[in-house]
Amino acid sequence: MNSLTHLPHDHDKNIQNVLNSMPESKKFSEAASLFQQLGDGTRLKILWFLCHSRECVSNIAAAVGMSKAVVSHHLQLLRKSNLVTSERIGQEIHYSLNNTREAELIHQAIDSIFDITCPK
Amino acid sequence: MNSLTHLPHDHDKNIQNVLNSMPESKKFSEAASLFQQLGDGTRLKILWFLCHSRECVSNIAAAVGMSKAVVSHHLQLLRKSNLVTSERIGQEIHYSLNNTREAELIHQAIDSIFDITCPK
DNA sequence: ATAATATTCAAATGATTATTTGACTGTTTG
DNA sequence: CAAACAGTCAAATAATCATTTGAATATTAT
Repeated sequence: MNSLTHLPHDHDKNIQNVLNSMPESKKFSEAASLFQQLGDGTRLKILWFLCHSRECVSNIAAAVGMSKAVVSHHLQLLRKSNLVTSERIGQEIHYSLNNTREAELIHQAIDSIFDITCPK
Repeated sequence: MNSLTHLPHDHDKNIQNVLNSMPESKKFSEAASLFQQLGDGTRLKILWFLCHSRECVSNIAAAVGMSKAVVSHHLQLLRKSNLVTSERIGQEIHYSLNNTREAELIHQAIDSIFDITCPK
């Protein structure tokens, strides 16, 4: 909660409530770093794929049409953001969407936006 | 729809359906550029603010604690992505969330993530 | 018209990030 | 143990992006 802030102009009678309910800057940074994972086309493609299948790196790379090194790199980023998890099975490492509330929200957001972008 | 693709390994019986329903790369780029707008902490803060109030640049700058030039710059980016609109009123320019399906989806996503990040 | 206010623009800088390449680690199979 | 396969890592390059600053534009008030 913030203390009373004074804005240069007075347009919105309810502005003080908005200012009071504004999260701290740190929260915005945290949330932004989550959304940032969706802000790259190749990573979004990988993430979309993992929303619909659990697969090894080679298969993901083949499915999205990118090199294994690039896919591996982006998978690390997604893993650091806790959006995906990995499990070694023999010589392969299988990746899947993480079972967290954040990952589920992202999953929903991706589904929603592709309903928009790709109307059937 | 894609034609038959062969993956190096065979893990998922349903994989062909997933591959067939995968959007084109262009769609991923478009969607990513939308999500990218949420990937910066300062821009997310501005966008959050505009989800809750319609205000002029000076007030937005004061509310989020940033310079007018920075806020103006980010507002241009948000406007180019069709997430916000602007209207001149006297010497001020008032910005608000755009009335589109994309903007509404983003609005929902922001609300959802802050329910997560900022549990009450 | 002049001054004051609100906003935008453009150039410069610094920071972050994606991609490529090849070498490296770990695992299974013969 | 050696060969083959799956994945990761690190260095280098290229590209993108945020921030700052001050000048420029547009509107209103005196």
